[in-house]
This record gives sequence, structure tokens and C-alpha cells, in this order.
Amino acid sequence: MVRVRFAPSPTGYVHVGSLRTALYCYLYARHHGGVNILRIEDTDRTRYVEGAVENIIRTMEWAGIEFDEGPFTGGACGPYVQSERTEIYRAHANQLIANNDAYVCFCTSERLDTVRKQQQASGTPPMYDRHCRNLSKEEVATRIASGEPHVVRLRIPIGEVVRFHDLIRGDIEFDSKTIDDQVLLKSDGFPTYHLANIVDDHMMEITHVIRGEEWLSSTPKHVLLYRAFGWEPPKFAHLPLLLNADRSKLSKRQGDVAVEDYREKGYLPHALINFVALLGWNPSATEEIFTIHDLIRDFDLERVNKGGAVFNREKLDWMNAEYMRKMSPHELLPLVRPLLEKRNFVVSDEYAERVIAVMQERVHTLWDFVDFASYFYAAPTFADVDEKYKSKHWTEEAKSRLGELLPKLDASETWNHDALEAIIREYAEANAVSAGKLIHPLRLAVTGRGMGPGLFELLSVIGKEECLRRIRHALQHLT
RNA sequence: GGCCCCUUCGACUAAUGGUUAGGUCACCACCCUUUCACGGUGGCUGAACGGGUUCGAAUCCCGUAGGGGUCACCA
Repeated sequence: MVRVRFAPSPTGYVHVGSLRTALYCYLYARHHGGVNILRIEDTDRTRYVEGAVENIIRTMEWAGIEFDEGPFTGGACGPYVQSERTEIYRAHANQLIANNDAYVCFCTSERLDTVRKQQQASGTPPMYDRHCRNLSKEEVATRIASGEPHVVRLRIPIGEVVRFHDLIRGDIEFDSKTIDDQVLLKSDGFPTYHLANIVDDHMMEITHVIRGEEWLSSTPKHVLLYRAFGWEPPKFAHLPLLLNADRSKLSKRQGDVAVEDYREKGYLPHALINFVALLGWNPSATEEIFTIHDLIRDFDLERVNKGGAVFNREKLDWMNAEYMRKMSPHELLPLVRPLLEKRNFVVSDEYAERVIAVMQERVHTLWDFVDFASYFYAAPTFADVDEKYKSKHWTEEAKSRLGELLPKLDASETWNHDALEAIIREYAEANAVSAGKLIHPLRLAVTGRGMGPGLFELLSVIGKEECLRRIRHALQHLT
């Protein structure tokens, strides 16, 4: 039985790289009929952000990633929040000390800093100098009894090569002399990631550890911990990183990294999921659009790439547009509606659906239905009019043509695409001008823009009274 | 700097020793067209470098270079 876990720490937003890790865990679990677990790694009290756990869960729900065990969901291996498991870690740390696989260290952070600075100055690798590695049991006991602050460190064996197999990268080995005597239990009594992670993965019977490549270099410590406990380690799969355009680790400085950012900017969860799924993994090379069911069916850790992948916003935009085009205006409406409200645009559902229908081919995000189509909800102000378009099409001739056309439009009993096209084309023909001579000025008068849906559909959506009002207004005020 | 990982078009990637190195995004051109899009057609651009192994290497091996990650009482 495959059991995987997504183990974020509640420090704020959810990074898109974390989203991809969570996705791969989910896909792997579902593909193999296994169990997907959510575990909150909140052992650093200083970084804890209020509400972050709820945010993680909300974000995962939005993305459609489901968990079979976790906080709120429950399960046989709980609790799934590490801060509720401190006694377990403490007991395990003591076991390690008893077996001489770990030791108590009394070094102060000041001493550690000094040592580190000296090492840096002399060009030696910055590592703990193992000052407390061989204290006598008696000394340790008395110092602890006297209340001296201390941590517990892993006793890394000397002169050994630590080997492990990675599902994505193959066999990897580290010389033990390059591995630090890692702190396992902090002086505040909380475990570090390394201890808590290993204990929990074992107790929760995790079979596959799927995580980012940044964990690769601490994996030998984990392997050593499994051995010290006498436990069978899980299989490891270290995912390639998501990158900025300059190929550094995807960071906040260079754009949006929070899943919440993309949600707020009008991206659909299915599009984001589809997009990040393909960053580092690809099943076919010819298909680009995959439903979650396709992804579950095809996902395979062994096809995950080794190299990092640049997060390419343009392709995300394209993919989001693809998803929006495939939806019906009726399906899109509930997603667009709240955005209209944020802009204080008040329209009926029926009207909004008609706008969505005519805008659907030309949007990249949900916000485009609002901000690129604002003239559907309110008369244009011409404040940000395209001057080039205006000077080309808002000529004296154009204005007089519109003046002549106006009564014909006003006289029309029907106001739909075909009727409007007939009126305008008839006028154009009768006056021996190209239809474009009328269409562009009309578009400008009614929308204030040089781009958008076909003029006849746009006029028909906005409606006769409003269109006539805008044309008259423009003829009088737009110069 | 030590250690570890990585390296196919600008970006995401396919191919698992024999292909004119394929697809998608972006970009360019043309078609469609009232604009912008959509759609269609075509195009541009790629194996980091150097050695091997082999009849044959993007693919296997070694080296070099470049990039990245990591070196906390953070995860």
C-alpha cells in the first residue's frame, strides 16, 4: 500500500512549488490506489503564522487536492500536527541518546557563532566542532539537573559513506565526514525537522517521500536516523526545483509565488494544476491539456525530470485561456460575478453571461472579463483612450457619418447582430464608404477602445438605449 | 569555499544507440476579418565544450565549463 504525505509548515502562503509537490503526492497516491496524507510541520514556533493551517487546507481544496488523512480529516496515525506530538519526539530522542546514537550538547549559540566565524575565516567548512560529543554521562546528568539549556545532536558515524537510492536521480552517496552532527531536539524541547520528519514518516507508515530537491543534501542524515532507530527507510524522490526566469530558485522577489496570488489574479485551479503538473514531468510530449483524471492515470515518478523548470507565466496564461474557452458562460458566471462586485459593477446574471459569451475568445484570466470589458458595465470615460486609434478613426467625416447614421439606428425596431449589421452595411453601400469607416468610430464612441468583440454583437449586448446615449454623448463631447 | 544535484530551441519538454532531433508556449509572416482575439497555414531558433566506447552517440563513459541546491537550536 502506497502511503505518501505532503508536509508543509504553516508559515504563511502556499508556494507554487509546494503546490506541485502536493500535486505529485496526490497523483502518485491516487495512481497506485494509495493514501495521501497531510501533515503540518509546525515545530518552529517562531515562524508560525496564525491561520496558515486553515489557509493551506483552503488552498488545497481550491486546487482539488484531496487528503485521506490529516488534521480535521483524521486517521489512524494522528495527530497530524507535529506540535501535538512533542512527547513522541522527546521519547525518541532519549532512545537515541541511550543507544549512543545521539548526545546532549550544551554549547551556546554564541559559542557556535564564534566557531562558525573562525571556520569561515580559515576556509574550513562550517560545521559543529563536536565539542560536546564525548561528555561523560555524569557531567551531562549534573548539568541538565542544574537547569543548563541543551540540545540533542545526532552522532554522525566517522569514516563511512552513506548511500541511498533516489527514484528520480538514482544512487547518491555522501562521505560521513561532510555531514554535520545535526541538532535533533532544540533547547525549547521541540524537535527539528530532521527528527520529527523521520519519526512521523515511520509512525505514519510513509512508503514514499516526495519532496523538493532542497532536501537532497540532508537526506543522508535522515538515512542515518532510520538506521539508528532500526527502521526501514521509505523510498525517496527529490523533485527538481521551480525556477525564476534567471534559473534561480523560484522566489517572491521575482514575481508571484503564492498559489493564493494566482487565485486572486483570476487563474482557474484546473489550469494552474495542469500547468504545474507539466513543470518537471511529461507523459506524452504531444498533449498539453490534461484533466486531473488524465494526470492520475498517467503520472509516474520515474518520468519526472531531473533539471529545474522555469515557471513560464505566458504559457500559464495560454493554458488558463484554454480552460476558460472550454467552459460555458453559465459555468464562468459564478467565477466572474464576485469580481464584478469588487469593481461595483451591477448587472443581471443574464447580461453578465452575454458579456462573457462575447469576451470568451479574448481573455487570459477571469479579471479580463471585468477589466478588459469594463465598457459593458459602465460608459467609457475616454480617460485612457488609445490616441492613435482615435486620431485615425474619430475624424470630422466619421462624426458626420455617425450623425447621419444615428437616426437610422434610432429608428430600428430590432436591436440584434443581424439587424445592426444590415443598417450599417446599407448605409455604407448607399454612401459608397467602406463599412470600416463607420464601424471603428462606432466602436470608439460606444466602448472607448480600439479592440474587443465584433461591433454588432457588442452593440447588441449593450442595448439600444445605452448605445444611442453613448453615441450622442461622444458626438458632443469627444474631440 | 566544501558537499550534492543538474545541463535538448528564449521557456516547458519528446525521443531510452540508427529520426530531415518532434510537440506546446512565446515570437514572426500569411490566410480569415470591422478591431482585438479565436481558428488555419508556414517559419524562426536547440543537443554547453573536449575526449573516448561504437559500424553508428542527444542517448553510454571520462574530463572541463556553466547553472542550481545545501551547509541554522528554519522547514
